[in-house]
Amino acid sequence: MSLDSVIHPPARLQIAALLATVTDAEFALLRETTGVSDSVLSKHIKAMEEVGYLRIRKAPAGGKTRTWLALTPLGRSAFAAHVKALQALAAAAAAAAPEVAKAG
Amino acid sequence: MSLDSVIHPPARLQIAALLATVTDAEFALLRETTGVSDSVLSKHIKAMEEVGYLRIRKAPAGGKTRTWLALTPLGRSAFAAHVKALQALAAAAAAAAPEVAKAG
DNA sequence: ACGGTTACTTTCCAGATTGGAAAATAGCGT
DNA sequence: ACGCTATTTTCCAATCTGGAAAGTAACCGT
Repeated sequence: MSLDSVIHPPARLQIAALLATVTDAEFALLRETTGVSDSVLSKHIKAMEEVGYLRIRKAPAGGKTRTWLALTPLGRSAFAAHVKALQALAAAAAAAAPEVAKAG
Repeated sequence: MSLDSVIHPPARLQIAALLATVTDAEFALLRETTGVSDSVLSKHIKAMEEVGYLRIRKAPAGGKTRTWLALTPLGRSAFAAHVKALQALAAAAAAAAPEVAKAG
C-alpha cells in the first residue's frame, strides 16, 4: 500500500477528485466545494503545485483575474494511484466482509 | 461526503481494513502490518476504542497474555461508510476520467 | 516468593499539519 | 492614483503523529 500523503488529507482528496473530473476549475469553485477558507485553499493548492500535482494559472474572467487550477498528468496519476491503493484496502475488506462493500 | 476523521489517518485505515477482514487480530500482527511502533499502535487502538469502533480484549495465548483487537459493529459500519465516501469520490473522478479508474 | 522477560501502556517531547483571521499583494476598471 | 476583488502570505493556536523511554501487568523459571 502506498497512500500519498500529499493527496490523502480530506481537503486535498476533494480538490483532486474534483479536478480529476474537469480540465480545470476556478479557485472560488474549489473553495466552495471544499468548504475551507481562502487562505487554507491557497495553501493546499500551493502544496500540491510544489510537488508538481497541479498547475496554477491566472487568467482574466469577467474583467477580473481569476485563478484556474488543473491537475498535471503527474497529479492525475498520483491521484489514480492513491485511489487504487484505497480501493485495494477496501477490496480486501469487502472480500472478507461483503457488507462492507455495500456499506452497512 | 463524510470522511470519518477517526478512521481516515493512514495507520487507522490500515487497522480498520485489516480488522474488517477478520473477527479479531493480535496486537503484534497489527503492529507489523502498520509498521508503527508499539506505543503508537497502542494510541491508535485506544482512540478507536474510545469512540466505540473497536474492542480491546486480553486473552492468554502461548502462555502469555496477548491483546486482541476486533472491530465493533459500529466500527464496521463506520469503516464501511468511510469506504463508501471514498468510493464516491473515486467514482466521480472515474466517470469523467476513465484512466483514473484503471490507475494511470 | 523473587527476578527476569514479554507485552503492552502511558508519559514526555519534538516536529509537522491544519485551520482561520488578518495583513499584504496583484490586477483592473474608473 | 484609488478602490475593489481575488488571492497569497504571515501570524498564531490547536491538534496530531510519531518515537523513546519509563511504567505496569502477567507469567515462567528457579
